[in-house]
Amino acid sequence: MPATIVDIKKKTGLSLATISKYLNGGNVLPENKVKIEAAIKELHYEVNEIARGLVTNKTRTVGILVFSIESPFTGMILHHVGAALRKSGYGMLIVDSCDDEAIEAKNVKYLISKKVDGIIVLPVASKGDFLAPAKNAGIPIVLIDRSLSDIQYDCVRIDNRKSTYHAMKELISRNHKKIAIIASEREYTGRERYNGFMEAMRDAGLDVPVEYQVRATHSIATGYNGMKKLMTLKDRPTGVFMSNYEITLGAMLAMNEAGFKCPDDVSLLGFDDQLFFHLLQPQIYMVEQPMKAMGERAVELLLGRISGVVVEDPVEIALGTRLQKGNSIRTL
Amino acid sequence: MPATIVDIKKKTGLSLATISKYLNGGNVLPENKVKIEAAIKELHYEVNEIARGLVTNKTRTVGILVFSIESPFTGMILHHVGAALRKSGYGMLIVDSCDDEAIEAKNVKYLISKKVDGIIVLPVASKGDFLAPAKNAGIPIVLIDRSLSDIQYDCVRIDNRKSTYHAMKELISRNHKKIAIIASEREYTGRERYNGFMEAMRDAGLDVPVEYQVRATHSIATGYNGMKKLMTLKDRPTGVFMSNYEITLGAMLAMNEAGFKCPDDVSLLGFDDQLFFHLLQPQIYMVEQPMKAMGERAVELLLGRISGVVVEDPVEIALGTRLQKGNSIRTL
DNA sequence: CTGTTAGCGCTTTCAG
DNA sequence: CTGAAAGCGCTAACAG
Repeated sequence: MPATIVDIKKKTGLSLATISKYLNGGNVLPENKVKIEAAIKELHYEVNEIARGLVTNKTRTVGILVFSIESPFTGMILHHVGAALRKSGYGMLIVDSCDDEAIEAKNVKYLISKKVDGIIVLPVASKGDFLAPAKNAGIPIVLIDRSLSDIQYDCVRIDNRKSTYHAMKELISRNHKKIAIIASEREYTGRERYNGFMEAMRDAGLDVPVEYQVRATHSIATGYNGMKKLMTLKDRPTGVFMSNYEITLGAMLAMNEAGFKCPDDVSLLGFDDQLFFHLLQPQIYMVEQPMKAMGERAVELLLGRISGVVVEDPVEIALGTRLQKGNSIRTL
Repeated sequence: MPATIVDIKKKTGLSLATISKYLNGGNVLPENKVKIEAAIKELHYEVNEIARGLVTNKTRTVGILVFSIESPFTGMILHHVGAALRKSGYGMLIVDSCDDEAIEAKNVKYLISKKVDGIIVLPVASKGDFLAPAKNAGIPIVLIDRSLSDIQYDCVRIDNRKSTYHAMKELISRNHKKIAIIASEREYTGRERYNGFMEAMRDAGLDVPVEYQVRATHSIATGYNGMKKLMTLKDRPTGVFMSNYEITLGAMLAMNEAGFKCPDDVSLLGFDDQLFFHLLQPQIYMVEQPMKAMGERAVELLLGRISGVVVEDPVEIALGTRLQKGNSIRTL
C-alpha cells in the first residue's frame, strides 16, 4: 500500500492541513518542513493525484485526440505538444481515433469522464458536432492543423491555401501546363490545399481535367493508387502535386513501380517535409510546416483558456510555411 | 457544472446505490432503468472517473513510457497497444522520455502519482532502477522491445541476436568479407544486434577491425556520421549492417551525399522495415519486426498481471522476425 | 432489488 | 503558521 498523507501525519505529528500546505508550496516553519521532507523520503510518499483532482476539480492532464497516432506528422506534433505541456506540469492522455469518426466521438466522451482540463485535437471529422459534449462540459478545446467547417474553435494551423498557391509557382513558372493533383478530400487541409492548387491553376490560365484530380483519403493507398492511375493515362501529366506526407509516400512508390523517373518523366511537388525525403534522389520540392511552433502555440493558447487568462472569442492562428527546394521539377 | 450522480438521484428519486449499481452493470428494475437512462440523457451525465478511481483504487488507465514519441517505431507500437487497450476499456497516459534518462525517471513518478493500473515501457535506460518506485508501489510493468540488463521484468520483444545473425548470412553468403556495422550501443537492442553481428562474423571466420565498428546513439545522426566516416576510409567496407530505422535513414542519407551507390559501391542490410523504404531504389534488405503482435502480447500480459490472473515470475517473450528481401546486396 | 452509511486521499474554509 | 472538520463524487458493505 502506498503511503498517504495520513501516514506522514502520524510520522510527523502535524496536521493534514499543514502537510497539504507544504505539498502545495505554502509557507511552513522550517523545522516542520524538515520533518515532512524526511517522512516523505522515508515512506516513499507520492501525492495521489486522483484524490487531489477530486477536490480541486483539476487533473493537470490534457486530453489529446489524434486522427491517427501512427502518422509521423502526429508523432512530431505530439513531441512538441508534450514538451510544452510538461514544462507547465501537465500530462497528456492520448486517444487514437484510428481515422474513424465513430471512435473519435467515443473518445471525446472518454476524455470528459477522465476530467481532463482541456483538449487538443487533430480531428478526423470535418464537422464539429462530435466536440459538443466537451464544449458543453466547459472544457477548453484547441485544434491543431485542421479546422472544422461549421463551428469555430481555437485553431493553430498554417495557411494551406496560400502555401499551396505559392508553391505551385515552381511548377507553373517552369512551363508545366498539364499538372495533376492527388489530395485527400475528407479533411480540412486536403480541401484547402486543393483550393490553393485550383486557384493557382486558374490564375495561370491552366485547365485541370477531372482525370487529373485524384481526391480520396489521407493515406498511402491514395497516393499509390492515384499515381498509378495518372501514369496510365494516355495523356500523362508532366507535373503532380501531392497534398501530404502519406500521399507523397504512396505516389512515389507507385511511380517507381511503374518505371517512371522524376523529374525526367514527371515533376513532383509535395507537402509535409520529413527528413527521410532527403534520402531520395532527386530531392523533392516540399512545403514544410512549422511543427514546433504549432505545438507550442496550441499549448500556450489552451493553457491560457484553462487558466482563464484568454477569454476572447475563438481565434484561428495561421503560421507561415517554408518551401524546401529540391530538384524534382524539370523546366519544360 | 457537469451533472453528478446526486443530480440523477434527485431527478429519479432513487438512491445513490441503485444508480451506482446501474452504472456498473448491476441488475435494476426495468422501470428504474428507464428512469435512470432518461435522466442521464437529459442531464448529459458522464461518470466522473476521478471519483470512481479514488474509491476503487483503479483508474483503468495504463501509463506508457516511451523513449521517444517522435520515432515511427514508437508510433506503430502505440497504435497497436492503444487498440488492444481500448478493446478492454483501458486508456493510455503517454509520457515521452525524449531519449533522456532523467526525464524518464521523473516520468515514472508522475505515472505513479496518476495512479495508473500498470505501465508499459519502451525504455531509454538500460538498467532498471528507474522503475523501482513503480515496482515498490505494486504497479505491474511490461517492457516492449528492450529488456533491461539488471532486473528482469516482463518483456515482449524479438530475438535480436538471432535475427541479426540470420540476416547476416545474406551478406556473408555473397562473399562479402569487409563488413562494417553502425549500431546504437546505449540500449539493449543495439547491443544485442551488435552481438549477433559479431557472432555471425566470427563464425564465418571474418575479422571486424575497430574502424568498421561504429557504435553510438540510436539516432539519424549516428547513421549519418557513421556512414560518412566509413566512406572515407582508405579501405572501405563492401557491406554495412545498420542496426535500426533511424540509423538506416541517416546512413543512406550520407551515402547519397558522398556519391556512393548501393549496391555497386556498398551493399546494405538494415533493421526495422518501414513502408517507405520500398520507395528507395534499390530496395534494402531489412529485418522486419512483428509490431502488432508485440503490442498485443504486451497488453495481454499486462492486463493479466493487473487482474492477477498471471502470477508467475517475469517472462521474456521473444517473437519471430521476418527478413524482407531486396536488391541492396551485390554478389562479389 | 433498493436504501443507508461510511469512507477513498486530499484540499479548503475557518478558528485559533 | 497550524489544526479541526467538512466535503469533492463515487462505490461498497450491510440491512431491509
